[in-house]
Amino acid sequence: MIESLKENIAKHISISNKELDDFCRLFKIRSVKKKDHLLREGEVCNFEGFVSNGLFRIYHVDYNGFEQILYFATTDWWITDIDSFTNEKPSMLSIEALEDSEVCLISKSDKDFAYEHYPKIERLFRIMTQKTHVSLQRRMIDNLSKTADERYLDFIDKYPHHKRLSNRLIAGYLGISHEFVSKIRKKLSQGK
Amino acid sequence: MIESLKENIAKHISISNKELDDFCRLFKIRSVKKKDHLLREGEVCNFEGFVSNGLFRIYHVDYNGFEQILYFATTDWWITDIDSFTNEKPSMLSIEALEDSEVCLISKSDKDFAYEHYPKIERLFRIMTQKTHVSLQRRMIDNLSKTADERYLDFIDKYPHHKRLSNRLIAGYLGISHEFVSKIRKKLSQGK
DNA sequence: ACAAAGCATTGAACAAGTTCAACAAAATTC
DNA sequence: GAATTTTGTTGAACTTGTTCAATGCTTTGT
Repeated sequence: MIESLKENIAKHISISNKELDDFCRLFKIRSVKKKDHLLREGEVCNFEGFVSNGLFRIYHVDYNGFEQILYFATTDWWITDIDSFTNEKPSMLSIEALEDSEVCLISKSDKDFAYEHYPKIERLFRIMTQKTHVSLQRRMIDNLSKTADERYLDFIDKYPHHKRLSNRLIAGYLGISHEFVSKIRKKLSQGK
Repeated sequence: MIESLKENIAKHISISNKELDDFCRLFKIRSVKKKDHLLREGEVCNFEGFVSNGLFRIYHVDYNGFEQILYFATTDWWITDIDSFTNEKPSMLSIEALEDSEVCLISKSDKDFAYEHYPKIERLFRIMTQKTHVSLQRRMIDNLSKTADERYLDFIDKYPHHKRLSNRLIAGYLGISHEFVSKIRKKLSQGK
């Protein structure tokens, strides 16, 4: 639904209805089945997307074959590999639907067109990039200073959608083994 | 020196000399003595800065009293707490000079003025924020998947300025104890 | 040049997290 | 709805990194 995209944009910047309509017309809606990939490592990411419904994981497979999850994108989040998208180079990341989902996608040329014609849009993306930057910074600090137990609790606390995620996915996000997630849960459910 | 600021900006965007001059006139030069703080946790960060000479650490003191170093900013880097600066709220971060240094500083109102009058500047900061975002993302993945030894080697490898840093500072960046840095060094110098 | 403070190194005991293997419980598939 | 695959749980042995304490080495300030 394009409506939720409009709402999301209006939350970040002030923009006229006309401009908002024009910009949103550049997006194409796409349904993605559970387990389908929007992007695979090695491909060039040719879209920036807004999740109008569903759930995705953005992840990287490390040299040991472990899947490190950078973040989960649920309804109302944006997804892309900025590096690959803006510099048109092969992606280190993959994006997979964890549930049947729907996204609004914009191509690089259409986004560049928007940057040239609607200065507000340049601001929109500056602000959004800043926000994700701030939260990444905070996560970086937390990862450096907190134990796995604390990070697990923080995660559960901060992301209501954790209930839709398996232990293995949570482990991939926290950077620990799934067995250890299991042990943390046990410890918490017992003596707390 | 304002010249190095101009060069740095020209590296990121194409901009007329006139606009570049006008924008750079908004900066004030400031010398900072070794061990002086440009920003202390709890203060609102009222500047964005470009390091024209010297070396800084940007860090956070965690709830155990440990200093987590987010990054080092040497000559040609930008420094600020974006969150505090843009949202005018108390900072979680501190910024300290590790050597006698010189920075070019711009205030929030002057930067907002620039955003309104020079659209190129909005682009400059979008691009810079994107770049730091990409490198933070990569560091996040590395921290999740690599051991301390590997991260130490990566760091030494990637940052030529590591020679100006004590073990304790490197430890603060890698998120490990300074004793362990010492042990890693020993291991590397011996059997490799 | 000296004292004081901070920095680096090392070892021993400990804590946090991994790995492997075995089994139970859900969820998918045909 | 039975069979197959994926997910979760638990224990034992192991690896990685921490903590604390002792010692010597550099800086720094005066």
